[in-house]
Amino acid sequence: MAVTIKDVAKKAGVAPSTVSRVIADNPRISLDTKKRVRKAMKELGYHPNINARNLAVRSSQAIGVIMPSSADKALQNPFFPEVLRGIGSFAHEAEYSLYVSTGGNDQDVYEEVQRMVNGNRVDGIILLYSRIADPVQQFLTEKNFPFVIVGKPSEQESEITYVDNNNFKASKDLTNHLIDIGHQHIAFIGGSTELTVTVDRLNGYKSAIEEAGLPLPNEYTVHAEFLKSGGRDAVEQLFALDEPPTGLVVADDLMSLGVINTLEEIGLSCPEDVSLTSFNNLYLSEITTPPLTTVDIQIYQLGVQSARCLIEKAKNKDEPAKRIIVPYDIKFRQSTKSMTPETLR
Amino acid sequence: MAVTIKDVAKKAGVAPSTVSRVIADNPRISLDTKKRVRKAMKELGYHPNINARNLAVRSSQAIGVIMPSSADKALQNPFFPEVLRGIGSFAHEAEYSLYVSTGGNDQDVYEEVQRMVNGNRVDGIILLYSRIADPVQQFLTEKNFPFVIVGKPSEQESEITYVDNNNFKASKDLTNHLIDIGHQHIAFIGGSTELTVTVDRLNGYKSAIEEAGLPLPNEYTVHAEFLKSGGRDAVEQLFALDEPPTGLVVADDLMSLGVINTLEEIGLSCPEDVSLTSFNNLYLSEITTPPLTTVDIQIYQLGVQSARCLIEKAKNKDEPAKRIIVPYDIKFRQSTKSMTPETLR
DNA sequence: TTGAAAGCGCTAACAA
DNA sequence: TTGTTAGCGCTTTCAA
Repeated sequence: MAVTIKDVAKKAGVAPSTVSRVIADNPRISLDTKKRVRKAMKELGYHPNINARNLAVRSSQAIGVIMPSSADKALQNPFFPEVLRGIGSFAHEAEYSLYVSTGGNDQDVYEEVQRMVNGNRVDGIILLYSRIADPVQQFLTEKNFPFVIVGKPSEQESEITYVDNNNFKASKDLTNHLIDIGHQHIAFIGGSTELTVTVDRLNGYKSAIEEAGLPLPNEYTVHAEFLKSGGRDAVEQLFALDEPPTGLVVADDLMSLGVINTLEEIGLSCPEDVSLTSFNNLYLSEITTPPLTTVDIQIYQLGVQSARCLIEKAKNKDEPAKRIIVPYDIKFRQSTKSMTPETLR
Repeated sequence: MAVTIKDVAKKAGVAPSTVSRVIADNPRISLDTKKRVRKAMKELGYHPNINARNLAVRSSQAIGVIMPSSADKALQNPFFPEVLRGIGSFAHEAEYSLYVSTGGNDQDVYEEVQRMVNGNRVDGIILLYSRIADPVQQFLTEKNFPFVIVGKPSEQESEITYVDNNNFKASKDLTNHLIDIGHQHIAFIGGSTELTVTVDRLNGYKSAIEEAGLPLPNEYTVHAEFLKSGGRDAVEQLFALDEPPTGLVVADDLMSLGVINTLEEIGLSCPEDVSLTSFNNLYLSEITTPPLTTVDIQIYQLGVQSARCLIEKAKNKDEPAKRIIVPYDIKFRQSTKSMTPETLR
């Protein structure tokens, strides 16, 4: 059996409660006894039992992190380890631990959340995705359990704390950049329209196009779950149009990789034939050919901020709902190119 | 306060211990009472308090997963979410939860492990990396705490349970493939030599080269932490040699991406000028230009198996140390090309 | 400034 | 087959 608070108490010649107070660094314990107790702890190699502590204080000093169900192949996106790193960093500072759920399907995820919440395993939850009519979100709201979303909630926006970028504006900026450098035919390639992030980016794109009075045919909006066979077809169709785009706004760097590849296959090259702009500034966007012009959404910061908000909320249930918008920064690289006069139609 | 076992007991007209037994599905409780108790649980919305349970049984039904310190930029590698998915899948089946550590630096990681172990937060630990003289590994060994490594331990190989691929052989196969299709000058680009995985892959490469009696100058072995400025220089130097390689064995798909990019920059193309083989078969290796010939190491399976081993070990401390070798499978794609007669030097 | 004692919610002998 | 009871290790009133 491990060494307990009692053993320490005995060794230091005090009561268990005193030891407990020393652990909590209670100011009403004399420095003298504190020292004595700490010495005893050291000598015995004492470490508090978290479970006992949690039971007594009805909390767990742990936060749950929910990834999207891995039916979404999107899980292979380096976005996730990166937010996790941000979350972990802040959590570590605050001496919180991370509980992670990586459910196989939506049902698994839901069950995991239930286990976390009902079993008192965590003090709060961070959702790493946001989609419309999410049962998990509903459950958490009903239970009035502390949670924050990385992304934007699709409903009850003002009652839910969330950390997001201004995806609408970022997307608009990207599109305007393409317009500025002479592109008139710009298409959008995004992921599932169930995800609010896709919707925001799509709308930003549309807004810029409309304001510029450029064509916005339905065919210019493509939703490819994730690039591969399906996405490939979509891109091929896009460039088989009578008026194929010369500029592209793609919702994710990993997707962009697939798009560039598909372009090559059909004999088009980036940026010579088509300029591509993208999102996330994953590490890999610097090492692709060509390196991508992409929005740095500061994934790590998204993680840090969400952890901060959650912990605040977990410590104080009355903490009001907040919205944190992490600034973005467009990285201009070689996947975009001005339309030269002769290529202008 | 949440509803407890006592409330259920009262409602069902039984003793708390009976309720406890029903939860554990103890066979010596009559089906009748079981039904009654379960009904009461439903009606009251009862959920067991994990902390209380853990305290009583001195276990936690949770496993700790340790990522490398994120000083290693390698954390952005999709390898991690993917193993995590595998681990999570098995853990979920077995009703275990996942505790994840994503330390900022080595010290953080070490502290996290201590917290997990000493605080009884987890029943066992999975290390997602293996490097020489790792203090974490030492700590775990000394404590005789259940753990398994994804990768190969650098010492005490026979006393530690680990899940790995035959990286030596895979690397040898890759190299031999390049030799078979006519390459005579083959170089190796790998990550940190502190990592056992790098060492194995390097040795496999060397073995093939030596057996074939091909040149193996020191300059043909490059260790680039991760491709970027540093890695770029390394690659440039490699191809500035009097006898530059025409074949490449690269230790990771993400690195390969960087290598291909650097090649383009210096006016070489893959696979026309240099054939490239790689490791991991990340999703992205299918959507690069060109798609990569790479070893599918079955990341997901690595995760599943490690979780299985760990849980066995956690349940039974006397479980002997095991070694699980997950089979690999080389995916031949377009990054390799036979040397044509005229290019043969 | 410290100690005694009563829980936190659950499990597991031991009895019955 | 079920109930009684004593913990698991820690926190936290209430007293001193």
